[in-house]
Amino acid sequence: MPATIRDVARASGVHISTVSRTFSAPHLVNPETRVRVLACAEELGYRPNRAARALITGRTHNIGLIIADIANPFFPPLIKAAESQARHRDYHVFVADTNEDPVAEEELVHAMAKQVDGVLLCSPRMSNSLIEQLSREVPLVVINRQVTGLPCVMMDVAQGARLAIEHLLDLGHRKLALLSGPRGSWTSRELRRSAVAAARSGGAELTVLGPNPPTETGGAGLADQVRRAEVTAVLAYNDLMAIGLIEGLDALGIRVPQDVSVVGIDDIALSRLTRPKLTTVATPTAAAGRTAVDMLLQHDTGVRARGVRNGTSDDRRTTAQVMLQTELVIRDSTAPAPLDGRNRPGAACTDPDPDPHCTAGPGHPATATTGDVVAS
Amino acid sequence: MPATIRDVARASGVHISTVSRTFSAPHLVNPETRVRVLACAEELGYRPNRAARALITGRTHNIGLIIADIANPFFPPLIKAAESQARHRDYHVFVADTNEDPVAEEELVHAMAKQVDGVLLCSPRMSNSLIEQLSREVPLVVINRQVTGLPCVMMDVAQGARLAIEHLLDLGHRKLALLSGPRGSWTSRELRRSAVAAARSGGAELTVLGPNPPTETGGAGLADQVRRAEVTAVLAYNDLMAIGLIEGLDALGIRVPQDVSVVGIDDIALSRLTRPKLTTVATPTAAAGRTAVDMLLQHDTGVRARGVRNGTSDDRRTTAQVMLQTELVIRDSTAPAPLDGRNRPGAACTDPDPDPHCTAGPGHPATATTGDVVAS
DNA sequence: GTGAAAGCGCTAACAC
DNA sequence: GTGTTAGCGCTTTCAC
Repeated sequence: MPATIRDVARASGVHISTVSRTFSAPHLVNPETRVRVLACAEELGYRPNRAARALITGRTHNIGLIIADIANPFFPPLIKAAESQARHRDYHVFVADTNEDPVAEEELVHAMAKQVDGVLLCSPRMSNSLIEQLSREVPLVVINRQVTGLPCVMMDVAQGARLAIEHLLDLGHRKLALLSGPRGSWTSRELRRSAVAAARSGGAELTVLGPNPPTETGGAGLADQVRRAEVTAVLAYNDLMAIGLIEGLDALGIRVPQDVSVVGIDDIALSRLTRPKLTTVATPTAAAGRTAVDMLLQHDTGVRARGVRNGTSDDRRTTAQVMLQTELVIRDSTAPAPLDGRNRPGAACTDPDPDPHCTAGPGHPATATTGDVVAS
Repeated sequence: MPATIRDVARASGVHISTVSRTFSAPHLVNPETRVRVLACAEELGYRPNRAARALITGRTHNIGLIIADIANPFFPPLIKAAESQARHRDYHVFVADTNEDPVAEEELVHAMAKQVDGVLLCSPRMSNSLIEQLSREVPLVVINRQVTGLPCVMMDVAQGARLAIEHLLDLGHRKLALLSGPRGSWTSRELRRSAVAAARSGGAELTVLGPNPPTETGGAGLADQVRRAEVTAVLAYNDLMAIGLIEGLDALGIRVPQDVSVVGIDDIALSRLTRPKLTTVATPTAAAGRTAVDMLLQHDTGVRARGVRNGTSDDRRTTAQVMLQTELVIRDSTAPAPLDGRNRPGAACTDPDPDPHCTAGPGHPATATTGDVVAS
């Protein structure tokens, strides 16, 4: 029903290619014809079909952003930053939410593949090998995960976890718990690795509880386990779980921070609103969104049509991997360890579920840069 | 670089149309050839190009969802519900966030137009006439707004406001304030109209403060104005503003609900987490998301290609307008009016800014149904 | 059951 | 500066 380029051509008495030029290269067309064409287009309500255009040019000027859970307040700052950065470069961002479901994740990549020039995969739950496979279908930038051979933007949660644990050690805590995140989460794995190491080297005992859904409910449901573990301090996979845990503990009559200290991760806006205000590891989410867009668009010349098939195109995009720094924000949910019996460490660190299926190798890659620098 | 249908045809020794059928109408192709084709496709990593397919079929199997502010916790339940409903009908949802910016809103509709089969416009800030114009480019369902001639899903905030005001009147409040929402918001206008009427008919005085950004910061910034207005109760445009206001009042030493009662709108998850827990008008956001998807897909036969141009297609989609019910949830942020001087009503209702540019006419349309029924 | 041919709406050489 | 021509990757009549 909408008017096509042909309708406009007919109405303004020119060839369709002139109409095309009027929109995609106005300077190449006589000012007089241009105004006539524009007038007819306006009249007919004509709009270039971006999908058809993309079929030829190979550029949609859209970016896909796939998110594990749009309801998690961790993501909006990242989304907004990505949108704003994309907008500056004349791109639009389409967001999709997978509900933490790896299958939906894969489907969405396929659904988006040909409607966007690239996809930012944020906190993916699928396997590394699948990610690599999908990256052959559409350019991918991976956020919150390390996949060798692909551009990645990571936040240094390992460093954050170390800072958090050290903070707790400083406060005299010796029996700690870590609430781990979802299975398949690279972040959760990094976190666990680093927290275990930091606790061990500080001579503290650390119990890992999980995996868990990264939600408030997930945290609240762990209150009883935390009590039975007889720990005096807890590091949670994210702020949402930390806040849920505090609620849950409250319901059991356990006070934070007097009885138990709690540290979150992310520094979402909400963490400043709850009582007590949450001590947490701030992750640079906005910077991550911006950086990911930059990395995607960096080498995106988009020349896909025509002669390129013959192979002269330099496909060698430098796959940078960026590690963004985190920092500890101390607020009111942590306090000196109480002086009761709980605080004598017993057994060594307990880690029931090492979740090996999600990373490429131990530790950080040699290629990783530190800081939020990326060529733009 | 990715394999095309032609590559697969060549590899499997059949014509491209056979490959096409293998994917879009498998039953029409000989099982033996089918497996061969499928094998080659797998081998080459072939995936049908959905954009090219859509160019012919007229169906993308995608839905666009345009949201005023993805960081507002009001939206995620709506988004999730829409996604889940879409998924059941084999559709994907692409979300975009406009940052409350009408210009971005329009741009996004254009950007999405040909990549989706329809757009859900949620809480639009643009003008009615522009919405109507855009609806000629792509099928539109409008959420949280009434636009004559277009399918709309609305929440009965007018009723909610009345319930809220009556609740406050019952508690003895006679000097009230309304924190209005953003300019251009249909909801804000409905809210104001209804609140003013309810206050007047209850013999109370109501001061309208605004327009305001619908955020926590927006609410916090109004604390001083609220104090100077010497009111004993406040109805806020949404929960975020209500929570912000409570924070702001707290900073001024004004206690909620002892000194001032506060009512929000939306019943976001957060409203149960703050202290005091928020009294609020619950809006059926998930139902709205589901309903909007249903309405969009209802008549979506998607036949746009080929013969349809000759005009026999019955384009007469019944444009239902659905009004969903709201309800008052009483928690801890409202209490009986304090017995001090403030509570004697003085002047009549004050409404400094009637914001006329956003609605079609006064009151609810005759066509509006009540309840969440919509033919599916 | 499969191939041939036309064409969705548009852009990009290449002539003139 | 404008028209001609050839497709982008795919689906869909229509023959055979």
